[in-house]
Amino acid sequence: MPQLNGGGGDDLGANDEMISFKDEGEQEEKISENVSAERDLDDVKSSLVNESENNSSSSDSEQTERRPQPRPDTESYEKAREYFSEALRRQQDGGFFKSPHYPGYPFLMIPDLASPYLSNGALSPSARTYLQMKWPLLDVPSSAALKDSRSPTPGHLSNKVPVVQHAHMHPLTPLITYSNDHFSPTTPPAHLSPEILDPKTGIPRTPHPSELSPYYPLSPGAVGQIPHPLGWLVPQQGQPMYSIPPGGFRHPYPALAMNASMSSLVSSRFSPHMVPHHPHSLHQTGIPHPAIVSPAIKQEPNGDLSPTSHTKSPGPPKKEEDKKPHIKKPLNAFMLYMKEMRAKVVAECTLKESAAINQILGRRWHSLSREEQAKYYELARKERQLHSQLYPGWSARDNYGKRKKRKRDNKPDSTVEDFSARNKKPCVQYLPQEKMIDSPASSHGSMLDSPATPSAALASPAAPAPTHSEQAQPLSLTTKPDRHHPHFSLISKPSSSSSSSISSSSSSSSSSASSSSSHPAISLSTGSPASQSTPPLLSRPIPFTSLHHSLLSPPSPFHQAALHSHHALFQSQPLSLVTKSAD
DNA sequence: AGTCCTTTGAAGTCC
DNA sequence: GGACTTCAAAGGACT
Repeated sequence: MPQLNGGGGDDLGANDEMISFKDEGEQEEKISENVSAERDLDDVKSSLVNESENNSSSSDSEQTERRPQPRPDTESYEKAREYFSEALRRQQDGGFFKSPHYPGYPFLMIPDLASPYLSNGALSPSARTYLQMKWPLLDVPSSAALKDSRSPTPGHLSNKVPVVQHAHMHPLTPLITYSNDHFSPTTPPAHLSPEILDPKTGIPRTPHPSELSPYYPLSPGAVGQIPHPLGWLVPQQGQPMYSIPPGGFRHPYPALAMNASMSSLVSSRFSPHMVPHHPHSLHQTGIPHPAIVSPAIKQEPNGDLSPTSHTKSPGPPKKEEDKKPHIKKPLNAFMLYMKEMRAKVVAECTLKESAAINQILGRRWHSLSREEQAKYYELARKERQLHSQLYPGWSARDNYGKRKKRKRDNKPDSTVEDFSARNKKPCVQYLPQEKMIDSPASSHGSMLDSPATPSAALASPAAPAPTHSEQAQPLSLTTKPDRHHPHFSLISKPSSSSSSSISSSSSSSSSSASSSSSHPAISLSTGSPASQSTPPLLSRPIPFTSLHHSLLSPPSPFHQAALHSHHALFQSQPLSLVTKSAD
């Protein structure tokens, strides 16, 4: 039986990734920054445990084995390789539009990372410096040795293959730990001062005018830290550019000469299919300029796009059937967060199933402090802003129906079967105690780590207006009661006595947030009238929907043992809720 | 191959 | 204006 003691870093399994980095001072620091990551180890452990319930022999040792630890001397080098190859991939992948989600991307902080290699294939001085700084013990090759064999060669870059999405097992995962520093207005890397000149073009990579770059200017002062995506718009080669999409969207920045690469870049994020591809545009170093992105876009599942696919058939452009390119919605704060953290979660546990991971992320999201969330809200806001500038005429409605209509017809009648059917899936037992156990602070009824200033946090410019009803009440509980989890409506009918307080919506949702409950989403069946009198501490609801699997599935003895071992605190948890049998 | 699952949030529609 | 719906990402699971 796997070790489940919640006692800190006792368990390896989930943590082996981290452990592997402990050799590298900085990584350790970064990692430790991410409190939630560590917290969720419990989760992960639970996941692993759960998964290993039927295969208890696996787990920790297996995990460790699964990830051979590079020898210390080569590890740094390997990471460096990964680092740059990832940088390159990101760039070609339109990384600069995606990367806002990765504020800490080291490669974004390298002045000339646009091409870490010189034309002769050697590392550029600053890249070299950076590497040496980052990994002092690393013998940074001055030659092209660092070039990752796996790094995209022009051939690769040609977008044949939609640039892989590196979301999972992001090589930099340990490096891109979300950190306040990345947003810290006070610590803009010196080398990224606004006056930075592009080493090659001599053109200043100016931070964007704020009106143009609502994007990731982030906080004031942090501007330079993350190059505005449109930074690449600065005419670097005198190319014109941003082709107007077939869809006829107006050029948002008429004044700017957007080079094709940028357009690709832009399109890669927002509308991969809108911009003509320039397959041959490679960076002078032979490395594709970040902006010269292959349109290699991730194919949409519905495949309704890619009229301009350059992938294979340079030939006849598909008929311009889709007059209207598919422009995706800008990501909201949570999506941005997910994007950033998914890889991490995946790395931490063996889970691959997105649905499960999303559950974890959903709860992590709620466990974020308001400040942390605010950062994502801010990013999201900027993303929306940029999106609207890029595609002024675009409306979310345009995408309606682009995706196969989902069947949300699960009306109450089919709920039971539905649920039981779904229950068949081995679902990770995300213990409800997740956050509270991990964070004592939240054990007081708030799921937010943010110790204080709820109101202040609400004031966060980025955060949605506190006027949300969710401010007072978990909105999600009320607005999507049974869309996804119709079963809740069954068990949560106002009178749900035994299972009690998991009630959907309004009635007890407030109690779920009540301070009387250790877990916001799990209100103890105390009947807690207090919940009604006590203003919810949460501005954001914990979707108890996320708990349904764990709560409704009968806990195995093993599971319960795990729970008990986790924290004494949890003993006060409504295990009874968990006992709701799905059968 | 297509859809579902699962999450939150934004934006749309409908009444 | 509230309730509801759709979509954004992700990838395994399912049909």
